[in-house]
Amino acid sequence: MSSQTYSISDLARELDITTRAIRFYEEQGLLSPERRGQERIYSPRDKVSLKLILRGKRIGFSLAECRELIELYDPTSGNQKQLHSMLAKIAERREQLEQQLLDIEQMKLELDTAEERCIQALEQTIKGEEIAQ
Amino acid sequence: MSSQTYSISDLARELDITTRAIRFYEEQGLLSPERRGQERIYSPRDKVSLKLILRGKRIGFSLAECRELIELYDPTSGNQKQLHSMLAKIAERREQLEQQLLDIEQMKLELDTAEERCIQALEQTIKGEEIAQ
DNA sequence: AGGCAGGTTGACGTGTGCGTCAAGCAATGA
DNA sequence: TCATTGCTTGACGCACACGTCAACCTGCCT
Repeated sequence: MSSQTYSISDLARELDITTRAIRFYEEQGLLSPERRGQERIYSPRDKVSLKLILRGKRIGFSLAECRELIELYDPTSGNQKQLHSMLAKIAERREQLEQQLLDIEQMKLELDTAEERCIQALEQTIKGEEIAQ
Repeated sequence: MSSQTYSISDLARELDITTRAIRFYEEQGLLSPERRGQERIYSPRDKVSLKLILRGKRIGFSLAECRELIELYDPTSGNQKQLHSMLAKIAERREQLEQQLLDIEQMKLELDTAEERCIQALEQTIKGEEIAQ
């Protein structure tokens, strides 16, 4: 049961992104796949990182922020100072996520009122057309 | 009780953005403040729109998406077709927000495990130092 | 009259996140 | 042997979201 590997286009297909994007993420230090000669060979771990990137992007994280997340997720045993700064970054991210939750709740409320008004406007339109007949 | 108004720098200070950004949002059609001569005069409504923009940005919306939200929020009585497309857009946004909620929950879980590993690594470090003493 | 604070319109610059060629290597099948 | 498929590295281009001048107007204070 040798650990599974993927080609760049495997991942591109599966995650619905372009190979260009994947290479760009590597350029930016978010990935560092193995090589077989020139070819990039991706591990399941790389795939997890890619999914993390995509999730991050969906909620508006920059690639730099995604890279930090990946580094946090890494079992990179750093020194004590680094570990403390990692914990601080984790706390920061958590706060950001909480703010985003609030923002999303607020947005949902606004969509509710927008929808109501939309429906009311539609009812008015229909009434107008009935009268016009 | 005349309705309150704001200068561009009033809003910039209060919302902690630059005047340049505010003008840019206007350029992109997200705002259309009154004028007194050359000067822009902002209404409470404009301020609401600005807050909506900032909320949108925090959860990764593009300015174009924010503009759509503002338009949805507007009591712009359109024709029936427009109203239906507005309802469709609202439904779309809601789906997107739900996805983002899932993404955020997942991120929080990942931060949890990252934190755990971080703490464990710290404990190891401390133990090592105790032995070294 | 002079000067400053605050506003205005360009216009160009910048960082991010890729898209889009171009040119080339490497294995594979007809 | 030749062509196709899939991968590679540049290198340039581009849209977005502003930052950063420059030059100018305008009201108000002294």
